[in-house]
Amino acid sequence: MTHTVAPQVLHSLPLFAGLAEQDRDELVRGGKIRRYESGQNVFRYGDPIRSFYVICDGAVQMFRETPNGHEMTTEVLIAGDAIGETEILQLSPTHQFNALAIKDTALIEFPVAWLKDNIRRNGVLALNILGMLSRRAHIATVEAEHKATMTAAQQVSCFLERLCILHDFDPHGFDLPYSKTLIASRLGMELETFSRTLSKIRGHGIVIRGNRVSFSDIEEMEAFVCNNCSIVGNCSEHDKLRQLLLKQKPARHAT
Amino acid sequence: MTHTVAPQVLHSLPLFAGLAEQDRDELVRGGKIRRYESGQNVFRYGDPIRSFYVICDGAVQMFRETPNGHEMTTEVLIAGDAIGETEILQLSPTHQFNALAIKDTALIEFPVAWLKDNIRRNGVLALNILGMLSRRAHIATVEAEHKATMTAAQQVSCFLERLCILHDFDPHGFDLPYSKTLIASRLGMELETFSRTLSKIRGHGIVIRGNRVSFSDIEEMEAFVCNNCSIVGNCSEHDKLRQLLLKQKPARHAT
DNA sequence: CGACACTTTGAAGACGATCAACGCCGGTGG
DNA sequence: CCACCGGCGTTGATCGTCTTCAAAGTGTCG
Repeated sequence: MTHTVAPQVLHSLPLFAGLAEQDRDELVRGGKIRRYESGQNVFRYGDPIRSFYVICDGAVQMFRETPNGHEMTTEVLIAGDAIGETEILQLSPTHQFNALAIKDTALIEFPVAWLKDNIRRNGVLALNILGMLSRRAHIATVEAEHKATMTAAQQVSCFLERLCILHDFDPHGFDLPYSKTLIASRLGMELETFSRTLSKIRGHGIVIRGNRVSFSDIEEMEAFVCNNCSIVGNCSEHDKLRQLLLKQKPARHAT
Repeated sequence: MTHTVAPQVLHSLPLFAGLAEQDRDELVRGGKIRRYESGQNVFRYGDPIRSFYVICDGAVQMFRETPNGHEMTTEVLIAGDAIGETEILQLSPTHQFNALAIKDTALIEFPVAWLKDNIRRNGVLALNILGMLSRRAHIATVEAEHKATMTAAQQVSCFLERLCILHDFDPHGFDLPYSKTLIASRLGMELETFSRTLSKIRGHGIVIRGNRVSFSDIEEMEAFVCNNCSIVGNCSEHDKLRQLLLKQKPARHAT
C-alpha cells in the first residue's frame, strides 16, 4: 500500500476547483495523505476536532449511536466529499459523529487552524467550501422534507436514483455499492422495512434482484417518486437519469 | 413606518461579527433595507435568485408546496438569520422555496454578485457566512435524525426547548410566537397530531394551556427527550435552559 | 350576532417498527 | 470434506403511532 495519491486525483477535488495552479499546489502541500483500511475509524464521537479531511478515494460512513443502541447513519461520503465541513466552524470542540472507513480509503488531512487561515486569505477557496457546505445544507433540508412527506417506497426510489447519478452508474443495471443494512440506516429506516420496500417498488419502474438494480421505466418511476415531492421541476435527477440512459449504448439487456 | 433600521441592530448581526468598523459600514452601505408587512412574500418558489437577505427584525417562513397541496415549512427565520445562504452558491438560478413574512419584517438585501465579490475579498465575512451555513447544515442533519428516531412527543418537546432558548424566553412561562398550525408544519407533522401531542407531554415536565408554555420539571423533560437522542452530552439545550431558569427571578408562578 | 380562522376531539385506517423465525452464504475448524 | 457458526437478508405476524376524514368547539373582529 503506497502513501501517495495520484496528482490528478488531488487536482480534480472540488475543494480546489478554480484555483491557480500554484495556489492549489501550496494548499496540497499543507495536507497529509492518510490511509485507512475498511473498518478503521477516522475518528469517533467525542474525539477532539483537530482536522478537516477530503476523501481522495474510498468511502466513509458518518454515524451516531443513540443510548438505546440504535445506529443512525447521517451520510455516506465518497471521493471528493469533505469530512467535517459542518463541524470545524462550530463551537463544539469535539466530534459529533463517528467516521468509519467502509472501504479502503485515502484522505487528505488539513489542520483546522491552518484551513481557517487559508479561507481568510484565499477567496476562491472560501467560495469552494461555501459551495460544498451550502450543497450539503440543501440536501439535508430536502431529505428532512422527504422524510416527512414521502412513503418509504418513494424515499428508497429517490435514493436509488441519486445513488446512480452520484456514482455515475449505468442506470440499465448496477450493483449496490454498500450493504443493504447500511443503506437502510442511511435512510433512517429498519432493515426489514427496506427489504420489503424493494419488492414494492418493482411495480414502479425499478427492478432489484439481490444487489442488482436497474431502472426499467423512468416515466413510471418519476410519476411515482415525484407525486408528492415539492421540488417540482427541479428534481433534476430525472433529467440527468434520462441523459444517462440515452448516453449509454442501449445495453444488450443481459437477461 | 420608517425605512431605517437602528444602527445597533445592523451592527450586532452575526454576519458582521468580528469585522473592522469601517469594513462593516462599507458592507452595510452595499445593502438596502426592505420592509414587508405580515403576509407579504419576500419571494416565491421559482423566482430568479437575485439577492441575499439578512433579517433585521420580524420573522419569515420558508416553505414549499407539494403537488397534492401540502405545505411543508422548512424553517422559520428570525432576526439575525440569513435568507438564501443555501441557495446563492448553488447552480439553480431560481428560488427553491417560498419566503413569506409572518410578522412585520425588516430585511437588509444584498445583490448576490456583490456578496460573492465581498466574500472573495474579505476573509472574515467569508468565515462568518461559513459559520452560519455550517450551523444550519448541522441543525438540518440533527433534525433529520430526530425525525427518524424520535416520537412526535419527543420532537415537540425538543422543539419547544430550542424555541425558548432561541428567542430568549422565560422558561417559567412564555407564549408561542407563531400559530400552532405553523409549528406543526415546521415539525413536519399534521396539526391534529401536534395538538394531541401537547396533552401527552404534560406528564413530562412541560405544561401547555392555550398558547402558554412553561417548563415545570427539567429533569423529567430531559430524561424524556434525550432518551433516544444520539447527541448525548451535547444536547446543550438543557444546560442553557437550566441557566435560564436560575437567571430569571423565581417567577411568581402566575397561576 | 354571525362569519371566519384556528384548534380540539373522535374514529378509522395506513404505515412502519418490532419481535421472531428462517434461508443463504462464506469461513473456520475438526 | 463436512459440520458448525456468524453475518446478512428475507418473510411473517403483531402492535403502536401517525395520518386522514369528519365534526364540533373557541376565539376574534366586523
